[in-house]
Amino acid sequence: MRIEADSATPVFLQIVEGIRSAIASGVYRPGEMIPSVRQQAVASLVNPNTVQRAYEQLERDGLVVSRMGMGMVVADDAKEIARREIDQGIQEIFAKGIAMGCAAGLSQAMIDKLYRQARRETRGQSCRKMIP
Amino acid sequence: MRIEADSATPVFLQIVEGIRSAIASGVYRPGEMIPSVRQQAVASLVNPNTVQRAYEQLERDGLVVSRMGMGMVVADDAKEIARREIDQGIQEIFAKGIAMGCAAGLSQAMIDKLYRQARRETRGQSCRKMIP
DNA sequence: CCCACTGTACTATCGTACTAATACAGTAGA
DNA sequence: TCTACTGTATTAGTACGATAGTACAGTGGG
Repeated sequence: MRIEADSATPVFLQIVEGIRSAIASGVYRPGEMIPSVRQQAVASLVNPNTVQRAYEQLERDGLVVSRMGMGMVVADDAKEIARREIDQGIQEIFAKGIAMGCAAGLSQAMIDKLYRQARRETRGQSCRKMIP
Repeated sequence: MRIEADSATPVFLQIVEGIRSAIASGVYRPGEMIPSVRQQAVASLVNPNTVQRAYEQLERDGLVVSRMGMGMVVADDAKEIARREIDQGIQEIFAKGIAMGCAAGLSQAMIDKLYRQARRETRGQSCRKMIP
């Protein structure tokens, strides 16, 4: 997982979103373990506490279950939960963009055009980019 | 302009975006004055320094020109600049949503569907909502 | 001129969010 | 049991947004 230290979104949230996406896309399957706090810390070049905070969030969301001394295991229904959260998150982001356009007096057609432009530019990168 | 103190976006940025939208939609026209730092402060129930910070940003963006002792006047080409900045901002927001969907393994069709859903929900509110 | 307005600058302070450092607690296997 | 791993808790440091107060500088009208 790629972490951008100078991003506007906090590191721990990048980790949350990264693992959530990995669960949604089937990289981590229910019953499997996600990397330990310290493993993920060295891999992401951040402090273990930052990873810990991300894992707390993931547990609150019901995506993983912590087993003291063992690790964090992906929950049974994690994939469905992840998909739902991601769908909702994307929809909220789109709503924000649409609201911004409305506030500036843009027509719905103009906003749709901006969406298509964004889609065209993203497609060229084959979805390789990480969540910013 | 409506300011949400408990929003995730800083107050000074809400002011920046609010005035930018007002310029883009023709509420403030080139040559006109925007509210003074102190007027805007009491209207938005915030500290004058916070407004000042927003106005500095607006001037850096070329939307307004400060006239010492007079006030802040909307620049001649402010409308075009505002429109361009807003277009770019919206496009980046959309790109972020699309990238998030790609990272989670969603198909382009599914992402498009989420966009249409967001559009449908926003339309019902007649664009009355403020930029969050 | 004088006063009331305008923008600008500076310091101090508070609260909050994020990250880091360290120490503590539980589990499994050699 | 000992060791090496796991998650958890506590504390501290840092950065940023916002507020407050004060002061300075320029403009225009009475």
